[in-house]
Amino acid sequence: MLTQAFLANRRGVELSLEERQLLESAIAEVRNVEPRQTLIPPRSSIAVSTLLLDGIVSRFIDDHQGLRQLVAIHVPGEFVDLHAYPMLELDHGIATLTAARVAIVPHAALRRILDPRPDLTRKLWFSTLIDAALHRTWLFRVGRLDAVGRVAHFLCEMNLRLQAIGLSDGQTYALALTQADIAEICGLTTVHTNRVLRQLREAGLCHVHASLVEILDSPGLARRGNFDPHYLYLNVPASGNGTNAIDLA
Amino acid sequence: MLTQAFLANRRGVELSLEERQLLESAIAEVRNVEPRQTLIPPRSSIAVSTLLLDGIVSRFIDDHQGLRQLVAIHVPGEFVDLHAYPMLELDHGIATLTAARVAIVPHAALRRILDPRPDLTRKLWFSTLIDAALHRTWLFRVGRLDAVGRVAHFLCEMNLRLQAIGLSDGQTYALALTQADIAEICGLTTVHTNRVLRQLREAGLCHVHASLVEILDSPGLARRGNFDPHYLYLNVPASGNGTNAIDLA
DNA sequence: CGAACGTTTGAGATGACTCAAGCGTTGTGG
DNA sequence: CCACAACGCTTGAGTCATCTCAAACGTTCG
Repeated sequence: MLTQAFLANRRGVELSLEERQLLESAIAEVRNVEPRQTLIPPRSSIAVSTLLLDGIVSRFIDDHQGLRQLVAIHVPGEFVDLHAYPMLELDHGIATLTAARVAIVPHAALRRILDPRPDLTRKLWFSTLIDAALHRTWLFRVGRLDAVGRVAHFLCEMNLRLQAIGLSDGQTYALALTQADIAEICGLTTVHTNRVLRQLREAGLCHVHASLVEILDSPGLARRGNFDPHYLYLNVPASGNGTNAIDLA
Repeated sequence: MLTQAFLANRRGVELSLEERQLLESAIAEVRNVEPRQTLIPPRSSIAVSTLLLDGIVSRFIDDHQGLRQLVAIHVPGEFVDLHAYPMLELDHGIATLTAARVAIVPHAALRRILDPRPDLTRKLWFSTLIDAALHRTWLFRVGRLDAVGRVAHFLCEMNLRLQAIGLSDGQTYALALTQADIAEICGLTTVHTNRVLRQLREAGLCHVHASLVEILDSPGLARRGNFDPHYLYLNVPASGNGTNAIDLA
């Protein structure tokens, strides 16, 4: 089922089987995309949204010298640009980081299934607001944390997000990103990101090597990154492995 | 009319008179709030949302040492925490910066008027997504701009947002924020914010004194802050005064 | 084998921070 | 009406985190 991972494990919204089938009926096409492709250039108006089935996709804003800030990344099961449905036009660009598989959902079809269903509408609305919550936390991250904290925080976030869809066991996960990608996420330079990863390794907190992330000290990493999983709106947010580190402060 | 400024001048969404009346019918109460009050503490679940009628309100995330990052600020006419309607629970806190007047809208009433009206629902959805677009741009700001650029960018944003509701003439506006507030917005320290404001003054770009902002060189300020107003989704985004500075890069 | 790409390391520059003190304004109570 | 406390703004000196520029190294893939 293509929508299986959509809103999986999210607090307070449970999609019924019927709602999932309805959503799937709105899918016009499934498409494979190469890594490092721009799916939607900045400022474009589009009539479809894409549900990410596999791979990692980024949303970005470039400055006028081409320096890029990633403002979000998406993992499988997430609606990448559902924002465009009410907004008609996007203020940012969307690009694949890895190879990806996406389901195309035309807004007309979305409208057809959502108009008679306020409950389902509210659930999709909710899913776009999770993105907003992520934005806020990313803002906190780059605004208030130092370089080591930012990377630590990001690695904690990815661990939980991937765990929610079965792509992390809570300790180890494949993060198909380069150090340059992490730099664009955390508002750092590539060089400094490399040094930060070494510091995390030497501190015994985690080990990142060739896109494999191994978390050695989960509570320590969470503490270093000031990480509080509440904003992810996951069920059982800090599932037993001690990632709920904030409360001891 | 209490909802007069709501979604004023926003591209693509025009509220009909009837829709405004319907919205007003959902208002349970109008309340005055003192400056520097916490309206909603972080992580609380609430059953009402608040439409801001007057004043400035912030949304914030604190780290575990109490350092605060503002993740949004709201000007009159905006729905401060409509996010809580689909989300049930907020991941951040809300506090007044200035004295404020707010209209309280219970979620039950909102549900009653929105359920039969997919179009109006989509417009409110849109209004929460503007917040998300702001978040993204703030993320770009703190992630990719230097201190002077961040403050310049912020002052450009406030100029346009206040202009859209008639609180700026495009050159001069009252910004009832302290330098400490601006610091918490831009991810800087108070001391450095002070120095940055002096630099902007000495560069002849703008003059900030006792919460009065006077923009002396609008295109220059926009250029320095890498400011592109597209993300505000305003009609006539760069209204004739040369704020559309990005294209010359 | 060589090109392309990602990672690693070094040395030096600099932007922003910290700590500290002084100044100006406002509001309040003696 | 003055004195003083509270608050916000301003400035200085020294430190530190991160950036810039540069080069080398390892891997993958054609």
